[in-house]
Amino acid sequence: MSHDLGRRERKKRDTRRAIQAAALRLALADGVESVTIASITEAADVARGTFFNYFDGKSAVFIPDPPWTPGELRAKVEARPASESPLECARAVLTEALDDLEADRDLADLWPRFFRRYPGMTPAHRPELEHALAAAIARRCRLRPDDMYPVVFTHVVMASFYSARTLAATRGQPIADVLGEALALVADGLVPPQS
Amino acid sequence: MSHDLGRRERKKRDTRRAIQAAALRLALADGVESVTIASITEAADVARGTFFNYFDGKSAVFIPDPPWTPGELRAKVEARPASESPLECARAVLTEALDDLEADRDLADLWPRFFRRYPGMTPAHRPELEHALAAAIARRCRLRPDDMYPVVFTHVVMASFYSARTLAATRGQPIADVLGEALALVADGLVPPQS
DNA sequence: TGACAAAATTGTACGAAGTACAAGTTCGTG
DNA sequence: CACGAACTTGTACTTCGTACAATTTTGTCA
Repeated sequence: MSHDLGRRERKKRDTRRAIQAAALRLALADGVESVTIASITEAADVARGTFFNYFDGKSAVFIPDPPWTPGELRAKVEARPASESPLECARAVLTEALDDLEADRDLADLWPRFFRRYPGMTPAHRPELEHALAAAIARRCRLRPDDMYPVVFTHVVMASFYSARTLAATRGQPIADVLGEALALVADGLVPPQS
Repeated sequence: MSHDLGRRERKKRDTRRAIQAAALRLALADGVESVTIASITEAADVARGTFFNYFDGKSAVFIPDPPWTPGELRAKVEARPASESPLECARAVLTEALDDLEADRDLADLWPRFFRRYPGMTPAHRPELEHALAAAIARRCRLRPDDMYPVVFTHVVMASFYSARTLAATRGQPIADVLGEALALVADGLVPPQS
C-alpha cells in the first residue's frame, strides 16, 4: 500500500519534506529566531516562490502534517464498535493516531527534538481535524455536527489531548497514558481528587 | 472607584483605546484585510512607533483587553464559597466576567460588530488568564498548579467557554446560558444525549 | 514656579515577510 | 513526440516588525 502515487506526487511529497527538514535542522542548529525563509530555501535548494507553493507562511513550516486526512479520521471513528462510549472511542482513535506519526525517517527524528527545544510551538489547534472529529461523533450519536453535544465534546477532548501532551512533556510519561488519565477525569465529570 | 489613575495613566489608556477603536472602525468600513498599520496610525493620529508601544503587532490590536487581571481573577475565584464544586465556581466566575466586559462606550459598541463580521478572529487562547485560573483552582483544591487535575480542568473549562461562544453566536442565545448547558454536559461526564 | 529625571512620542532606516505576476521548466497523456 | 497542465523560478513591490536616536511630555522635588 505504498506507491499508489505517480512520480509527480512523490516529488511533491519529497520537496515538501525536504523544505520542512531543512527548516527544522536550521532551527535546531542556529535557533528558531534566526531562521529565515531565505535560509530555508537556500538549504533546501529551491526558489523562494516554491516555499510559498508548499506552505502558507513561515509559521506553517513548523507544524507537522497530521497523520490522517479528515476522511481517514472519520473512517477510524466509524470502525470502532458501536458499544463504545464516545469518550472511549475518541481515546482509542487518538491513541492510534499517536502511533502513526510521521512516515519519513528524517522528520520522525527531527520533530521530537524540535518540540522538546521549543515547547511553546506545539500547535494548539487543528480546525480541519477537529471539525472532522465533530462530524464523526455526531454521526455516531445520530446528532447534527453543529448540535451542542458534538461541538462541546470535540473541544473538550482536544483540550484534554493538548493538556496530556503538555503534562507528558514535563514528566517523562508516554502521551497515551496521560491522555487516558485525563479523559478518565473528564468521564468522572471533573470531580476533584481528594488531596 | 474610578479615578485612582494619574493623568499619565489615563492618557495611556485613552491612546490605547483610540488606536483600537480606529483599527476596528477601519476594519468594519473597508474590510480587515485592507487595514494596515499605516492606515490605523493615520486615523488615530499617532506615529507608527506609538502603535508598537501599545501593541505587540498588528494582530494584537484585534484582541479585546480582558476584563480582569490575573490577580483579580484569582481574587474572584477565592471569593466563591468553599462548598461550590470547581465546575460551578468556574461557571459563576466566567459568567460574572461576561458582564464586566468593556467599560469604554466606543469599544463596547465596536467589538460585537467586529466579531460578528469576522467570527474566525475571536481569540482562542489567553495563556495568562488560563494560567491564573489553573493556579486559583489548584489552591482551592489544595493541589499544585502543574498537577494533572488543575491543568486538565482549566483547559476543559476554557474549551467549553469557547464552544459556548461559538454556539451562542450561531444561535441567538446569550453566552452565559449556553456556557451553563455546556458545563452541565461536562459535569455529567460527557454522556451523549439520547437522540 | 523652575529645573531635573523618567517616560512616552516621533522619525528614520533596514531586514524580512508576504503577494503578484510573467517567463521558463517538468510532467503526464494521448 | 507533441501538447496542455502543473510546478518552479525570478523579479518587483507593499507591509510588517525592530532598532535607535532625537524630541516632547509628564511627574516630582527643591
